[in-house]
Amino acid sequence: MTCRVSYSSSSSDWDINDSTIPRISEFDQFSEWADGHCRLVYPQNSEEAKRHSSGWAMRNTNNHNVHILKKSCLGVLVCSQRCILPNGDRVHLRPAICDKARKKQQGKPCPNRQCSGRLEIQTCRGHCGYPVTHFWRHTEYAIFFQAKGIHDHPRPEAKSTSEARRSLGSGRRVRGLAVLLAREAALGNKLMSLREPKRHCKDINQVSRTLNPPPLIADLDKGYSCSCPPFECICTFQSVVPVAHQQYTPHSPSAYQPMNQQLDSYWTQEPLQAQSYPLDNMGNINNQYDFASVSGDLFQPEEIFQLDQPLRPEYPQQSTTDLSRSPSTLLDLGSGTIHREFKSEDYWNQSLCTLMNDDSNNSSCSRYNLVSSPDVLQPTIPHATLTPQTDIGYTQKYDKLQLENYLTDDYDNSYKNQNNLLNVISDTKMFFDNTVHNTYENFTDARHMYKTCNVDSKYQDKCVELAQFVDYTTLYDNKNLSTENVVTMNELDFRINHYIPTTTNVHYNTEFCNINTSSHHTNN
DNA sequence: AAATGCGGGTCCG
DNA sequence: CGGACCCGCATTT
Repeated sequence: MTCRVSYSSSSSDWDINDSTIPRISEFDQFSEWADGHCRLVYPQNSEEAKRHSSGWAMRNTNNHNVHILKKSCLGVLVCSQRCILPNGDRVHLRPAICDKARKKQQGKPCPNRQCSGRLEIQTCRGHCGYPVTHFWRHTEYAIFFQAKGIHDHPRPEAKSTSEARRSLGSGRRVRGLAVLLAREAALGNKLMSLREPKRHCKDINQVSRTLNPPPLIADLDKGYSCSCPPFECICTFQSVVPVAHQQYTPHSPSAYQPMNQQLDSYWTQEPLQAQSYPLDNMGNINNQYDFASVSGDLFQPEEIFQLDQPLRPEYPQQSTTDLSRSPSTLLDLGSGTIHREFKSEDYWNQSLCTLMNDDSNNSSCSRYNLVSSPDVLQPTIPHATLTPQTDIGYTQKYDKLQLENYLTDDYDNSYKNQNNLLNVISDTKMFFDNTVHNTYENFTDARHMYKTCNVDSKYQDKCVELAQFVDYTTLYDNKNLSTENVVTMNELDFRINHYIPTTTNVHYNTEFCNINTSSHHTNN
């Protein structure tokens, strides 16, 4: 089986393996978390591009082509018990690139000091069951980047953080680093790590975004046979998994943002109660508090608490490391509370206002309650009404007509715009995720959604596509659920679809797994 | 010590 | 043959 990439873009069409690549003078902004099948063009003086850096843990892969640097994703380091940090977050540390160092990481005790789990690698299988790959190619005029696959795992901690942790090994005990470590201790996500048997893929002619768990063909001890990532394949087993027992992993690239901050404890000043909270057999989270530990050979969880002073929130506070792209968390050693830094607040005010106001609508940030504290912003899926169902779940009610109206919009445009907005959406999600402590697995099930809505099967892809929006539903806090704060997804989606990024060199493509197709790209 | 890049080599489909 | 991956080596951080 070979995964084939078919490019949908017509302008500036190029492939990293082309013998000649067009000269492109319009450059993209560096994308630290490039995800999905995309191509980017960076200027030659881009330091990050020159370093071939990425937020993902990418290791060099020999493709026997000196002209193209290939890297493959190492996944993320998670707790073997998938223990749950305070608000449903999970451990997701950065795997070392160095094989030796990575081996040392594995098997280490979970940074959750109350968890008996061990750190293990959750491998990336986002490209037809294989790790997502990045390609870098330098030309006379630019640096070309191409990614293949969609990460099926949460983001690892920021590179800067793991570097900071490493530097602790030198014996330094720097408060700023402790802050970083505390922050990383809070990292995690709520996504299920699903292990489903492989099935073969069906050829499809357009993108199919499913919410089914990615097949794991790399499991050596399991006879998996299918590796269709959500964007690329439709696997036959989709229909045989009882909905009630499915634990969907959101496969929208936007669905794997770090849900890693512990805002609640800060904003509510709830005390921490260290504990380990594995999932129950329904995938629900026994959500309690704990976070105050980190991993690493050189810095044991207990050491955090040996610092002489509690770390109080000081806004804004910035460590010596670049945290601008990732929200930071401060650990108050006195109360055991995680405090979130809001360095990106200005960005949020700006970008969200831009997003929401980009059309002629009279919407404003205020309608989203986008003020100086992050306890706001509650968009919903199309005309969906959310009602608290359990402590961690909601029922969903949809207006079928409205939903189908949405779904009958032009597919291509919808998809294109959706991809163009991935960063915006994901950032938005990140923001939202900081405000709640509910799990959201139940809300990423687009298939369940369209089944619930009894939507025609021809709209299923689009329904699934909506998963990224459904994710927002989890951003509701039971306590804060109130209709006056609800912004319908129609509004948000309208704005999304009218938001045209200024950088246009991003080319997302459809991809599908192809049985009996041998259309290898050559690297030479 | 780890990250990074290179390249020889093997395995598999 | 292409892709994934292992390994050792050299250099850089």
